[in-house]
Amino acid sequence: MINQTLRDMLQSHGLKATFQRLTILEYLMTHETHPTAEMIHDNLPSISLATIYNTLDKLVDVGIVIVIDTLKDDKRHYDYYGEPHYHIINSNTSEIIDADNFDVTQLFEAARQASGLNITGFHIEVYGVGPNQAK
Amino acid sequence: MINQTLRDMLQSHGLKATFQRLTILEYLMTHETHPTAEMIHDNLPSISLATIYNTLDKLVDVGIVIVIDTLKDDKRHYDYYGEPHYHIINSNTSEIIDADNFDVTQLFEAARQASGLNITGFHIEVYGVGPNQAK
DNA sequence: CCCTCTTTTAGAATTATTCTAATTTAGTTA
DNA sequence: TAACTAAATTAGAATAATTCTAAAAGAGGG
Ligand SMILES: [Mn+2]
Ligand SMILES: [Mn+2]
Ligand SMILES: [Zn+2]
Ligand SMILES: [Zn+2]
Repeated sequence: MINQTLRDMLQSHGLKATFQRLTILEYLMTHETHPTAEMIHDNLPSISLATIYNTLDKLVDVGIVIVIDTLKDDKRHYDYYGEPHYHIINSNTSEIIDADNFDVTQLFEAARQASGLNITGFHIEVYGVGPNQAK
Repeated sequence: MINQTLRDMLQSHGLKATFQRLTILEYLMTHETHPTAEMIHDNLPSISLATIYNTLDKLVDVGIVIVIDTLKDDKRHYDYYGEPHYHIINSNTSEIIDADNFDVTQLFEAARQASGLNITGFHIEVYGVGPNQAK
């Protein structure tokens, strides 16, 4: 049994705790990178690429994982979403940096006021360049 | 001459003021929708799809236009970026709502502190659902 | 241990986007 | 205005990320 906590995490969202899901989720939780489906598949070659995509879709649906569209390539990057955080993308290197030093409370309240919707989530990507580097 | 202001806007960013660029830019400025390349092409059929893509890429490069990845479809949506603003996406309808009632100053400062980078831009997408509607 | 619904899978299909290479054009210069 | 040239446009082909299909396997409940 890979990990009872992961098993519970999946089942509490109504997902069966398959070997593939446990493996992919553990991979995302233990790696600082923000891999694409293909990168995950390269590291977990025994799991079919179709299952990598299916699993990521499910994990995103229930909110355990988020998608990052960097605009730096045309691939989706995935990220275990333990605690709310946002992403800073280095336009020179395409590196994706995690950051959590920003309170989204005001943003949620502003969005609720502007739209009248019940806010369920957010994506923030901030782009930057290294000192003395062109955009 | 379509509009001298648009012409200046392009030339000030080092872009030649072609008929196609002026037309596409005007289209984005005068439509509240957040169209895909294909939607723009449907409305401006005399401009080739390749040029639509090329032009949007250039306009995004210089910051006049931004890309919105809604996660609701697998197409990029484009938006004239006159004033800084963010997007609220209705998960039920996939509608994209413009909002500017949020000051990004603190976000920029937080991102600078977290990364050491010079911040050049940002994307914020907030997701929400209508009252009494499931996610 | 069954049963049933869900999940996995290989491979094919789709399609948004990119590429190519030939033609046209914007903006500059004389 | 005419000539020049680097940049832009274009049709169509190519690419490749993602989705689909339908058959086999597995998870979890009873
Ligand atoms: Mn985004
Ligand atoms: Mn694609
Ligand atoms: Zn992250
Ligand atoms: Zn907008």
